[in-house]
Amino acid sequence: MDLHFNVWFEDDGDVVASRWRMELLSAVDEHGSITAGAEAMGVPYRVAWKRIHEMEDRLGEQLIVTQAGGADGGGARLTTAGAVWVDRMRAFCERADVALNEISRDVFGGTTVP
Amino acid sequence: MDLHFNVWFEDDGDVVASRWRMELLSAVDEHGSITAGAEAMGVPYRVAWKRIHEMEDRLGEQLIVTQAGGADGGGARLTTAGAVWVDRMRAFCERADVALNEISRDVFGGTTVP
DNA sequence: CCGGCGTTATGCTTTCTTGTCATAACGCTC
DNA sequence: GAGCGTTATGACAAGAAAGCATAACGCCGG
Repeated sequence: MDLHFNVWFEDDGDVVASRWRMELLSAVDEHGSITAGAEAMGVPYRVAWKRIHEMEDRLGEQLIVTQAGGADGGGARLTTAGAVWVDRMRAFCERADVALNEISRDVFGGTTVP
Repeated sequence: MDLHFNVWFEDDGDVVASRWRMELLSAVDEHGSITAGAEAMGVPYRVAWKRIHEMEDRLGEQLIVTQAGGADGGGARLTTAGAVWVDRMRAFCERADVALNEISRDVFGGTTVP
């Protein structure tokens, strides 16, 4: 039995940023395109695109710059604002992971639960 | 913008226990019936019933004892096993809440985010 | 003894979200 | 201008959630 957690920010009930979404953004930037990033995350392009635009709409700022067409067909990169979000969420999640695992050991005993 | 989190246990991809589910169990016990507990949690009876039985199936142990009929119509209470789960998850979540909020202040600065 | 009450338990249908498929448009290269 | 890999978006399907309906339970008061 495995312990999992998710952390997210809500604005008036709408999810604005979450652990998974930040990993998606990171994957997009790392692979250079939404297509490749989505595949790396195991979700179809359509879903990745929807999530990212949802975030941009709700945050009111652009997170990625995209280009359709061009020498390599096109691609997508993080904006500065997007990179800031990704960096902060990564830092947050790394520390949260450590903290929660420690609490889990404390409360539930071992790594697995009864 | 508010920070939220969820913690859950998975067994082979199936959610076995989560923060919300434990709050549901707690509400059922507190109000004495699935009906009242579900209403307190803002979900229809049908959903509450499904989730609880899902958990019991996956955990392989009974979490609540129910009674249909009787002086007061019937009701539901936590079993000892159910109470243990609720207590542990509550302890876990309380400590997690403190830890995550501290990390959030640390990483994002104030209580709200850019 | 029997109908009434509030509960559990469960099937069926409708609604809504989420995932999937298909297609247009872009801009460079050959 | 055809071909390519990409973004962008509409239309549809699948699945989950919600809502509705109904049976059964066990005590009570008449």
